[in-house]
Formats: sequence, C-alpha cells, structure tokens
Amino acid sequence: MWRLSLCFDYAVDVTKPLRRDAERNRQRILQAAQEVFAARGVDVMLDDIAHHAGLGVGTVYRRFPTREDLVEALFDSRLEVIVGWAAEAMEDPDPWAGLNRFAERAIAAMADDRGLRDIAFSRAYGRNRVAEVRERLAPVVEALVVRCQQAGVVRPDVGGADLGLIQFMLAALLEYTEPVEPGLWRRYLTLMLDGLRSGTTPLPGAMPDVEAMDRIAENWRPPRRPPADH
Amino acid sequence: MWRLSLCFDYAVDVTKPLRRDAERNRQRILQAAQEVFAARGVDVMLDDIAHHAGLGVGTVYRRFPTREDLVEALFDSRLEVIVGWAAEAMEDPDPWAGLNRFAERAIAAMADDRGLRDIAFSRAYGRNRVAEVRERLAPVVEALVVRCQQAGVVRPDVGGADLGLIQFMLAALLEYTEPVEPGLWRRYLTLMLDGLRSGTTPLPGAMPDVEAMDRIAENWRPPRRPPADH
DNA sequence: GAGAAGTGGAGGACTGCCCTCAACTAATCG
DNA sequence: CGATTAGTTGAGGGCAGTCCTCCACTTCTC
Repeated sequence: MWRLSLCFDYAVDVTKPLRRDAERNRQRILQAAQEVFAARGVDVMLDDIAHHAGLGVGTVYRRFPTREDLVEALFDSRLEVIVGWAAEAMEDPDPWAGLNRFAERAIAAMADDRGLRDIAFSRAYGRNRVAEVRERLAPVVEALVVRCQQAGVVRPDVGGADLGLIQFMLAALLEYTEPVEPGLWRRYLTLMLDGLRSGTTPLPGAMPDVEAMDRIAENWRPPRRPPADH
Repeated sequence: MWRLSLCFDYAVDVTKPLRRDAERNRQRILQAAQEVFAARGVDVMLDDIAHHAGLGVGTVYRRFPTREDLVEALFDSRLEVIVGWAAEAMEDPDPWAGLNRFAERAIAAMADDRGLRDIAFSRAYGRNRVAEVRERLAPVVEALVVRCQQAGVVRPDVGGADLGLIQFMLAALLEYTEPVEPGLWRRYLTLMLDGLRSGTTPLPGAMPDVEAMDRIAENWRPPRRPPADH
C-alpha cells in the first residue's frame, strides 16, 4: 500500500505539471463535481458538471476521461472522514453513546450528500482508492458493535453487518424523505437503535456477514436523478 | 362504491363481447403481465409482456393502450387482499400479535412481487381503481396501531404513518436483499417492531401524518429493472 | 511572437423505448 | 361456403436522452 502510494506520487512528480490555467480549471471541475454530485448523485451527466463549472464538456473529458476518475478523486477523503468517526466512537467511554453518535453522524452526512450515499454502498464506482477506504470501515463498525455487546447494551444476536444493513435502509429512505421531510430519518434510526438495545424477540434467520453485505450492495446502482427544474 | 361497480358491469354488458380468440388473448396478456410485473416490476417494456404471452406487441397495445390500463386491471385485487389482512388483524384477540402478523404478511407479499411493491407506494400508477383501495389501507393501519397503544403494547409516540414508513423502508430493502439473501428482511422487521414495542428513547421530530406519507411517496417512481439475462 | 497547451460546444453516433400501420389471418354469420 | 368483420403481427419510424469526439479557436509560456 505504501509502495503504491509512493509510486503514484512519483508518477505525479514526473508528469509535467499542468499549465496554470489548466490547473485552475481542474480545481473548478472538482469543486463543481462535488456540488453537483451532492445535489444529484454521482450519475449526473458530465455535461452538467461542466456547465456548473462554467467550462466546456471537452475540458472535463480531457481532465477526467471517465466519471470514475472524478469519483475516485473526490470520495476517498469523504469516506475517510466517516472511518474517522467510527474510530472516534471507539474512544467514547460510553460504548452505547459512541455507537449512537457514529450512526447518527454517518447518516446525517449521507442526508446532505446524495453522492456520498451513492458511493458509500456502490460496488460499481470507486473500485480503487474509494474501495480501499470502504473496506476499512466494516471492521471498525464490527468492533463498535462488539464493544457494546461486551458492555451488555446491545443484544447479542446482531453483528456489524446488521448495522451496515440498517444504514443501507436509512440511506434508501433518505432518497425519498429528505427532500420533503428533512430529518425524518432520525425517528427510524432511533427506533432501530432502540430495537438493537432492548429488543428481545429472537431475530429470525442467520446473522449476515460481510460477504452478505457485499452481495447486497452488488445490486445497488446509483440512480439517475432528474435535474432540479427550478 | 356499489353504484360504481354496477355502472361498470352495465358498460361491459353493453359493449359487444370480444370475439372468442380475442378474449383468450386478453386473458393471456393479463396472465403474462402478472408474471412479468412480479418478476421485474411494473416498468417493464410492454414488448416483453407481449413476448411472454406469445403474442405480438400490437395485440397488447390494442387491448391495453397504456401500461396504466394493465396496472389498474391487475393490482386493485392484489391490494384489496392486503386491506383484508389488516381488517383481519383487527379481529385478533391479541392486538400485538395482530399487528405483527399483518406487517409480516404485507412485506412477505411484496417480497414475492416487485410489481406489488411498485404499486403499493406509487402515486404515478394506479391513479383510479388502485388508488381507491390504497386510500382505504391507511385508516385500518392507523386503527391497528392505536389498538395496540390502548393495550399498552406499543409506545405512544408513534402513529399509523410510522408503520407505513417502516413498510416503505423494508420494501426498499427488499429490492436489493431479496435476490441474494431472501428472507433477510424478517430480521429488520423484527428489530423495528421490537423498537415499536419496547423502545424508550423519545423519538425525535414530529410524528408524520398521512399527508407526509403522500408527499414522500410522491417522489417514488417504480425503477426500471434490466431483463434477467439467463 | 512562435509554438505548445488547453478550450468550447455543436453535432454525429448510439441506445433504448414507444407505438403505429399495412399486410396478414381467423372467427362469425347468413 | 363465401363475405364480412374482427383481430393479429412485428418490423420499423420516430423520439428522447446521453456520450464523447473533433477541430477551429484561445491562452499561456518561453
């Protein structure tokens, strides 16, 4: 991993730097993509990003030949933040409070950013840099849950993947509630966390594992949202 | 309601009956549509339905000029069954068991039928016959919840619309889990019902009402699923 | 100011879907 | 049975949406 990173930096250094105006435009594109992705998800037309950046389509295609290039350039850091929150939650002296706070923050971030939602679960985008970060998330979440169970504040028959699925469900909900009833997701997060803590009915079926979450996310494709006609 | 039904029958009687083979084809189309809708949702190409019925596209378009005609012809009875289950649940001597059984049955039905899922929440399809049935569902669900609250087995700060939203979330989940982890939804239904019963953390935000559910569903459009390539 | 680097955005190519219509076939009736 | 009417077919025209190239043009750099 280190090695890879070094190789990459080296390559960057060797490549002739962009002309000043070109570099400025590159930043503009990233900024525009960030905003448009947040508002309409990653499956917008690249034309829209170009337009939002005040540049021609050609420029976007020259700098980022595929949508994937944009995604990889933008979302690894966004996801990294979430991983950071999970690690932070592990530090909380109260395991239950930590878990709550993590779940809350993660969903809140997705509520504000359709692109993040798309990328957090997609296996179709972010196959390299982003995927690496994504893979680091699952173990921390698992640990978060286990710690709560050891403290006796989460039922023993759930696992990290269950929390993943819960986030997946809430992300799906956001798609429809957020535009008309912002914040409504908090009710259902609360409800599910309550179930996680004090539920007693034995959960049917087998506890899902990480591969199950993978198989499920495999089917997920970022939807194309229509442009907001204002 | 009776009146409407009578009018309709009358109209049918007056209209010249279809030729025998035409009537047979009509049935075939309905049967095929049922199957294809169940497998791939209501937003399949009408060509696919025609093909599945072993008929030409033209025949389908002659008999059911729009997709909506097919939807209206098929799904009011399907939804009616669900309303029936809700009514049945009201008869259960144990209010909590009734609520559970209803939720369980409703989701199970949607797990087996993508079309039903699409129609249950869509405001874009089934604007007449189906919508009428759909509207009759909400009050019964509300009653189901209230009865449980009166019996003290459901927390007082939830309402019928919350149960609606829960079903909505699970329906969204089904889209991705059912093909790879069939039945996984039961875990999360259980978890949420447990939260509904024994949750104690006050639910944030205002309790959603029927109009909120309407506004949310307004954004929902049946997705187009790719044909299963076997 | 010459040459290299970068830009713009109209438009060709493609895909996917809807639905018509002219040529056909089948049922029905006297 | 032939005439008449009803019904069927499916290739293909049309439309909408998207991608991404290409080359005349502008801007930077030395």
